[in-house]
Amino acid sequence: MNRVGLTTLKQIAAATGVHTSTVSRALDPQKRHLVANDVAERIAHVAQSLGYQPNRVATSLRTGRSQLVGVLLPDIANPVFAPILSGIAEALATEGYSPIVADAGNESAQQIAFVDNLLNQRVDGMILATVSRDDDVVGHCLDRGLPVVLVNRFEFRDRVSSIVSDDELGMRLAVDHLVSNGHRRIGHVSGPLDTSTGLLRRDGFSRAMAHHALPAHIEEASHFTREGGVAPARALIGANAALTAIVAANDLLALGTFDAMRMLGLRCPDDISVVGHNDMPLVDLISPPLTTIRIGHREMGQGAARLLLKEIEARDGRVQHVILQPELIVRGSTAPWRTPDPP
Amino acid sequence: MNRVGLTTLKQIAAATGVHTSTVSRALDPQKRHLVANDVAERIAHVAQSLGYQPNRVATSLRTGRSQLVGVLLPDIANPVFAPILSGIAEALATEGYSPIVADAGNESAQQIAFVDNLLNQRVDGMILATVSRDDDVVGHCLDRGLPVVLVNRFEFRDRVSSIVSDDELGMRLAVDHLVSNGHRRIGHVSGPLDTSTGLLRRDGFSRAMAHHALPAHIEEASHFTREGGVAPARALIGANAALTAIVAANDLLALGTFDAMRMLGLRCPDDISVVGHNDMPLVDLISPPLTTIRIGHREMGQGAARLLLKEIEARDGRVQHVILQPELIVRGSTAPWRTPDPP
DNA sequence: TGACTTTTTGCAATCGATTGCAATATACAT
DNA sequence: ATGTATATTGCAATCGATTGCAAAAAGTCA
Repeated sequence: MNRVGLTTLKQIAAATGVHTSTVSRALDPQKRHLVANDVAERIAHVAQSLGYQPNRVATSLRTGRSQLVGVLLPDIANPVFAPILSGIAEALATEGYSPIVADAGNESAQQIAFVDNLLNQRVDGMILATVSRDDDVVGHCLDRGLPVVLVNRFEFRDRVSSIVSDDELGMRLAVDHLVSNGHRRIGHVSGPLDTSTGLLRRDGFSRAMAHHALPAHIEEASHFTREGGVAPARALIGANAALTAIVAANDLLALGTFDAMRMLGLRCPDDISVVGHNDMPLVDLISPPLTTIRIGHREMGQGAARLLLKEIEARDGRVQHVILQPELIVRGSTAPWRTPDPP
Repeated sequence: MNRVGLTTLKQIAAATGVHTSTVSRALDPQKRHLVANDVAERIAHVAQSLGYQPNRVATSLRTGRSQLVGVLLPDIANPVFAPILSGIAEALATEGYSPIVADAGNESAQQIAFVDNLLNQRVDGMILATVSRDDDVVGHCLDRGLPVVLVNRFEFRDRVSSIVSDDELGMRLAVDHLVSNGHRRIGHVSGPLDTSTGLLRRDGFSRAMAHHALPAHIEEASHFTREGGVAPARALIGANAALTAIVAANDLLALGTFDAMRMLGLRCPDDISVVGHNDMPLVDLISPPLTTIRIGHREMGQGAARLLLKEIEARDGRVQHVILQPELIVRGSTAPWRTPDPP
């Protein structure tokens, strides 16, 4: 049953007295020149007045292109994904594509189930924000000839394009900021090390500390969540290294660090300075306002969509890694370190 | 060109020596009984081993059902939509449906363009989080026979089902909380009055104040954003009504109210108590932690998806309005009102 | 064995748009 | 007028799954 009032090629053909193939050609800018000018104009006019819009499903079946892109997120509720998704949706829309969003969690098996589902919808490509290192989801897509782009995280193999923030630079900015404010004993609450962000930020932290010839104290969180940050932060603080600052691998972990400090009766930044990562919404409003590393998430989403569209068009499997420059945002959670015993 | 390795009915038919129609029936639980048992089993086995998954595009073209649902959001970046979208995606996934998300903004013309696009994708239904009062988007969908459900906001006509929070109750909770803490001079930063949330919350505020025989001071914000809250908050404070508390129509407006107070050198809750609405993520961490009205956004999204799926199945146009109970969350932005001159 | 059910299977059309190929029409040259 | 090139148009197959109808096969009963 045809949906109410939706015009088909056949109707236009009937109304103009030509064959559907002629109508199809007349309405396709690429093929319009194959049709006599007056006829094409007549067809365009009728199509216009009937409000004709091509049925994408039929087009998709015939051509194999659906104008749909799958977007796999590990957790929609995580505030960093909203601007990424927004950027993706925007960039896709300008090229006539639409995103199908899947909140696929962190388990590989479930992610693959979602990919298969999207594959059945015949999406033209996939944007993954989910990958952990050496993920099998990427291979799964690639095996099936599906273009893939990674966003926010990337894998340590050169199979597909990606767009991420310069995590190493971000950590250097954070550490340099603290060091230039007199901090020397600095700890790091790292993210899960099976994600590129977790690993690269940890490495970036270590290298930045080494550069200043300082020892790196590190504890790993199991998840990028506020709750996940509490235990490692407590561990760092309790390790009697007398830390004066903590760099967290993302803002949520920084919030968990605040929680841990509160439990231990420590104050920020008076006792310990804290730096986050991401500059997600509202962290400027919490108390104290969070010093953090700003990442252009929206631009990241746009870039991911553009990379994917390019690959969909060209299908040359050309791998490209875009790295965005992060920016240090200084707020109230960091303060200069006063010498232990003021005069 | 067929995507690498994707099995079709025809291949299974060839492999089992039967006609595609038989394969189709054997794999459809509804029709399996029309096929001899042994044959059906053989087919199922082959289908399994070839990893057959029906091409949704073909099914969609033939049956007119795409298993896709359009979701129209006014602003993905707004934190309240993340949990709503998450709930929608989850509830849809359990029934084999997927959401196509459109960040459609607030302009009716653009929203309609997105609807048309989704219509071309032959979505089975639409979830709108965008409606303003007496919106033409709803009519546009209805005219085309597309099932629609409204989420978070609703329209003042009884055309389609909706799921919203009890805005009036929410405001009553807020006002009662303030009054029971000794506040008498209470203002309201309302949302745009062309949205149901804006209007209903304003009315709820007025009624709750009237119930206590108190005068209602109200200023309207042009948008539900932090920036949009500043001007009306300043206006309220400047109106020399000596307000002791402000109820904002949502959390972002409450944050704008904080901004305005900061500009004016006022402190919260010492000088003025503030109540928000939504309990979006992180408002428990800002300074002072925001007293607000919690809404089950995730449940709201799930409910919307379920309402829509029901309508898609039944197509009886039965209109249903679900109203969720909000909850008062008391935090640090509200405090008892001390008499102006303490002893 | 023949008549009649019931079960199982295949045929072919269909959804709507696209496209290679062939057919017709028109223009141009000789 | 004839031939050749070019511009238009139509035909029919195709993408993959579904489904009404008819044909074939199997089962039942007298």
